[in-house]
Amino acid sequence: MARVLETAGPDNVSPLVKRLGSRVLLTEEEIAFIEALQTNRILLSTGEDLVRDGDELKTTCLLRSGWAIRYRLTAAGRRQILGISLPGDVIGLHVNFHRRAIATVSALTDLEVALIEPLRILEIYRTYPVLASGLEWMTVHNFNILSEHNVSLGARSARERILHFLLELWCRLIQIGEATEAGFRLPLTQQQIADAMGLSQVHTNKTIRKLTADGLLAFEGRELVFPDIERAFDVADFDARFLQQFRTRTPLRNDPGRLVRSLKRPD
Amino acid sequence: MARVLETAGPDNVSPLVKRLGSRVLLTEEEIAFIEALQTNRILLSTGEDLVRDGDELKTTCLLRSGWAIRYRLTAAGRRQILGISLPGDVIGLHVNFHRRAIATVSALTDLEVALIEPLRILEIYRTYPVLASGLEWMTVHNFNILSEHNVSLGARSARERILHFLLELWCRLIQIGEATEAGFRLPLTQQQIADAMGLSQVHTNKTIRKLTADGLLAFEGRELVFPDIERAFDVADFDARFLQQFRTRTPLRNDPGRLVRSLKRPD
DNA sequence: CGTTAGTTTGACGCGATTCAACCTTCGTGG
DNA sequence: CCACGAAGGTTGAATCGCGTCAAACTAACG
Repeated sequence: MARVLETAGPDNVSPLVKRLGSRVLLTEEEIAFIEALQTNRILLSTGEDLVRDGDELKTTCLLRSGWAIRYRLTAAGRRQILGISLPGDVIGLHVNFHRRAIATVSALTDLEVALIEPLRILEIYRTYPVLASGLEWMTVHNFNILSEHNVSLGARSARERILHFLLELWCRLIQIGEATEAGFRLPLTQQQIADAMGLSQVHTNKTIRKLTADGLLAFEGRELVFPDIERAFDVADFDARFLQQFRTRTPLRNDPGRLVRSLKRPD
Repeated sequence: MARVLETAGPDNVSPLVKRLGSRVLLTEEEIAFIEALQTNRILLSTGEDLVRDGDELKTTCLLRSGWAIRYRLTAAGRRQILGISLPGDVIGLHVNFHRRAIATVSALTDLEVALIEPLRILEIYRTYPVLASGLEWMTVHNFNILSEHNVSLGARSARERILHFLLELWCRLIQIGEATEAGFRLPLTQQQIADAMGLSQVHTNKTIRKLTADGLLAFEGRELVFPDIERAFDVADFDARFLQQFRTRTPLRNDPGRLVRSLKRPD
C-alpha cells in the first residue's frame, strides 16, 4: 500500500521545523537533528490508511505534505472525524506511552510521511530540551483544538460550527504557509465536513449554501475564500485567544528576525 | 475565596501516587518526591472557581479530593463542559507551554487542591524520567477521554451519550477507589450532565428516565448503579479498548503485587 | 461519451429544544 | 416543629433544527 520514497534529500526546510521554529528558537544543530529524523519516508495516495484503529503502533509518523483525517467508527456505523492533520503535524507522538491506535488515520490527499523510530522521540526528550518543549507545545495545541471541537459539537449551531471549522483550518494553513490572506484550497468533501461536524451531508450542504448566500463564504474556482472575514469570525464565535495560538511568536528571545538561535548563547 | 489548609500531613498515599503507581512502578524516593510536591494546599467550596477562562496561569493544580468541571461559555451564552476532573487529576500540567487558561475550572463538590510550582514540573521531567512518563501517560489518557467525548457529541444519540458518560465516570472512579462494583455517588445535577452532553436539561431528564425504565440505570438513594452492566456497555457502544485504559497495570515489571519498584534494580 | 463521485434540492418525520407549570427535597430560621 | 424558600427534578405541549429518503444535477476522468 505505501511505497518507500527513494529520493530523500530535503530541498527545503521541513514543515516541522517551520512549526517548531515559530514557537522556539532553534540552533542549527537542532534543525539538523530534526531533518535527519525524516530520512525514512513513504508516500500514500488519497484514500489509503496510514494507521488503522486498533493497530499496534510501532513508529511515530510525521506528515511532510498533504492532509489526513483521524476518525473513529461507532457501532451504529457512523463516522466521527476527530481532526484534520496538516503538514508538520505529528501522528503518534506518544507511542512510547500508548501502543494501540484509538483512531484510523486516512489520507485525504496524496501524502508524504516520515517514519520516526519511537526511540528517537525519547532521544529528543533526553538530549534536546528546546525541541522537547516545542513538541510539548504541539501536544497542548492539539489538545486545545480538540477542546474547541468539543465546544462546537456540543454548544454551537450547524452554521457556527461549520464556519468555525473552516476558519480554524484557514488559520492553521496560514501558519504553515499553505493559505493566503484570501483563502485556501479545500480538499474535503461535504460528506467529510459533515462527519467532522456531527451533521448529515444534506444538512451540511444546505448550511454551506446559506453561508455563501449570506456572504460569509465563497468559492472562487477551487479556492475557499471569506468575503467578510471580520463578520465571519464574529458569526462563528471564533475566540481571539484561540486564534492567537496560531500566530508566530519567538518566546525564548525577543528577536523576531531570526529563526536560528545562536550556538554561542545556548538555552 | 480559597482558604489555606493548615494541616498538611499526608495521612495516606495521595491519589496521584495511586494513579501513577497503577501505570509505572515507583521507587520510594519518587513517591516521597510526589508527596512533597503537595505541601502547599488550599480548600475550595462547591461552586468556587479554581481557574477562570482567560486567567494567566501561574501554578499547576493537583486535585487531591473532590470533583471539578472544566467548561467554556459560548458567545450565545451556552456552557460546554469539556470534562470532569477527579481526585489525582492534574490541572494545568503544561503551564510552562501555555500560560493562559482556555477554560474555567469550577468546584463541583468541596475540593482539596495542592498548588505546584511550574518549576517543580520541569524538575520532574529533568530528574525523574519514570514519573515524567507517568505524567505523559496521563496526558495521553486525557486526550483519549476528550476524543471519546468528541465521538459521543458528534456521532451518538442522547441515550448512548449519557450512558457512555456515566460508565466512563464509573470506570475512572473505580480506578481511584471511589466507586464500587455496584456503582457510585453522582454529585452532578441534570443541568450539568446536559451541559457536558450538549443536550438540554429537559431532554437529559427524559432520557435518564427512559434509561432507568429500561433497566440500564437505577438510583439507590444517592447511589447510581448499573443493574445490567453488560447490556449497559453494549447499549452505550462502550469500547473495550477504551475501558482497558482504566485498568491497573504494572508495565515495567511483571510483578502485580508491588506498587514500589526496588531501589536495587532501577529502570 | 459513459461512468463515477460529489453536490443540490424538495418532502417528510423525528429527535431535541423551548416554554411553562408543577412537584420533591432539603436546609434554614422563626 | 413547622413554614418557607431555593434548588433541582418531572412532565406535557408546541416548535424547530436536523436527519432521512429520494431524485436530479454537475464535474471529473478515462
